[in-house]
Amino acid sequence: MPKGITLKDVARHAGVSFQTVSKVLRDEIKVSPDTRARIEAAVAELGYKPDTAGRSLRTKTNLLIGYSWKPNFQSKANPILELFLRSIVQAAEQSKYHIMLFPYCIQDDMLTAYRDLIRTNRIDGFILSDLNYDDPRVELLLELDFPFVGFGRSNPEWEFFYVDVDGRAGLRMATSHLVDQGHKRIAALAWPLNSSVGEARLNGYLEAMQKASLPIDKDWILRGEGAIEFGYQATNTLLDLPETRRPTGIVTIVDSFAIGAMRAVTDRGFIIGSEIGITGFDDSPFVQCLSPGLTSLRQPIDEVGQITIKLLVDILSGNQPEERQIMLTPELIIRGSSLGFKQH
Amino acid sequence: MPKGITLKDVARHAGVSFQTVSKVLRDEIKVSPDTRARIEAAVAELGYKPDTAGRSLRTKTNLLIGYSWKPNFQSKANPILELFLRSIVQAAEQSKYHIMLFPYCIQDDMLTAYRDLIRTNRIDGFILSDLNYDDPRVELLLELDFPFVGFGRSNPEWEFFYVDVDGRAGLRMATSHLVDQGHKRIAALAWPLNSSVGEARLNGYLEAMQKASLPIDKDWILRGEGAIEFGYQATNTLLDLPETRRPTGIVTIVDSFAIGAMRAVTDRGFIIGSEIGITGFDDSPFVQCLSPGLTSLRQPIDEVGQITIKLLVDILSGNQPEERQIMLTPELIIRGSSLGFKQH
DNA sequence: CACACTTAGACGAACGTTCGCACGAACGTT
DNA sequence: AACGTTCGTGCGAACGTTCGTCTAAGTGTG
Repeated sequence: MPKGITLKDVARHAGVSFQTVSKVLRDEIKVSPDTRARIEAAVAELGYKPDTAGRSLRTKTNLLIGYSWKPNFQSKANPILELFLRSIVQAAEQSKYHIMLFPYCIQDDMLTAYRDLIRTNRIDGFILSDLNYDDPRVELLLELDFPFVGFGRSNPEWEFFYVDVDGRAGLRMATSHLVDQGHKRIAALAWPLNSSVGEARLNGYLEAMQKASLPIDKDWILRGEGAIEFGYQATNTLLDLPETRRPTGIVTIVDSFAIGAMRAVTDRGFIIGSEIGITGFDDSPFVQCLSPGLTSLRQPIDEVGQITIKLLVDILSGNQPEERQIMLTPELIIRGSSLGFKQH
Repeated sequence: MPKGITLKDVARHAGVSFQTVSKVLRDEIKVSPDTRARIEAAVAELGYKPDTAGRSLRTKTNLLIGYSWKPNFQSKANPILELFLRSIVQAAEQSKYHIMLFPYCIQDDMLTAYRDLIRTNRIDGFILSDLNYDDPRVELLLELDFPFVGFGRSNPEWEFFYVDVDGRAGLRMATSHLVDQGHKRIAALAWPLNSSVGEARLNGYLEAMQKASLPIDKDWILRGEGAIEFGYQATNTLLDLPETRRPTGIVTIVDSFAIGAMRAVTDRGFIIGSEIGITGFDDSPFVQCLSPGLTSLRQPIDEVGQITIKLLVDILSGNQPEERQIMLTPELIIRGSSLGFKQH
């Protein structure tokens, strides 16, 4: 109940020096069973908890991990942020760490903010989301030799720890699934070229098409930013193709594109599923409520979070993990949007 | 570039004692223009930033704010979490504060976790989301006299600082809007009784009905937890009512209920808008992509975040703000789901 | 020119912890 | 019985900051 119980209070209670208490609590020295018992009793009775600032001052660590992510605008909310946050917070807690938020906006002085954070010993390590090619954060942290783990990949030549979901395998699964349903002409809605995540996913589509020996029309691969609107417009473009070249299946690298696609398909009088098959990516919380439900790839977010934290905590405690890159596989959740195809 | 620039380094550079540097930087004492200039030059040249731990050890404050929210499951993701997080992080940054995440799960030992956080001087204040009646967090923080600001309300007899969006006014607006469209029989999908947020919103519905002199059938008010499924089932229950008692309008206190409702309406062969009008709450990022788009109430989240932080920072710096409770009004975004009603 | 009075800045101490070394007692070994 | 070796603790110092007191000049007054 009383605030500010320190090592000295515990020590007085247990009849030893406060330094001894400190060492016993951290298992740094062996003491007689008797004194250990006395110390533990005193700790329990007084409810002692070590003060963060004092510890931090000596050890330069403060059990705080920064989480850097790129906040999105209203229209393209991150469907997995909440899940990921919960996952890393819980995992961190088990190792006595906490998570500090640190959004990444594109500003000139953003990197100095990161520098300051590191220099003032505020945090012990970083977790970075939404990585891109030539990501300045990665560059900076590598240069400063500051511990961090990425969720996602950046430049292949940069050596750093990351966990990623195999989007390539994911789109292979989605594409093959459409192939299995009987689709021959399959289009893909992708991100611009500078997105490493997007390129990996698109490659999965290419591989699956090749494996099925299906030709790919150049006009079937459309790239865009934004969200639903792009999916809508791009799909209209696809449906404008002459019937012999018009795709019957559309894989997308993000759910919002798929939602736009579904809407365009419906607006043009086609029937989702039986005439045009569609798949998404992320299995956003709301895609199961579309009708028909959207077939989508669910990322094992909880697992990603746990592994990310485990990697970082291992690094921080000095045990360099062996695996620097960990790849997890998404799960294809099949719903109506890709089922019931009837060939003509 | 070199790590660990301390006050002493700056002092040596400027030819004064390090304590003087500290005081000058904090404007605690007046010094000659010359020494001040020398100090500032040294700070700039060396790139000095005060160490958090050292400061924290003395002052017991560490410019860290805990954010406590209730993480949801996959199916009922919080549509405004990302917006709110971005808002509070940015606002906090301007006052040199950072945000630490602290999820609130219902566990026995949860409160001791909060206690420990406070006792070890980890954070200076709390921001609490997802408040309920008899919220144990509020009770604890009031008892410990620890600074916090709530986003939302709890028991009226508890005196504490909070910012809230006037859900009552919101549902008044939504209900009146349906009345304006010509609806006479309007139902409401609400949360269980223990939700203070939910009750406030429901009261807005009741008030608007009363103001329009419309009777309320007991069977029109349905309460449930969960998300889309409840909206779906509840709406089916409503549509099962005999035609003379069957509602033509449905207001809901959260978008996910509305989505379930839209689906049920469609499945039962009714037409959304012209036969059954529906409104949601939150204006979740995806509701504009439903067809028809869902009329919904948008909360001024960014403003909420800024005000919340401002309140807390003011409290922490010793200036008790005058207004303890601040209420903001949501905005009704009208889309197809509530338009085009044709009376019989 | 002696006096109090302001001013600029120095200085020791403290916050709560961890680290490294010292030291006495008990122990086993020759 | 004399001698290293462990074992169980104590103790001074340090981390970087802020706080309160103190001093040595400079400033005005009679």
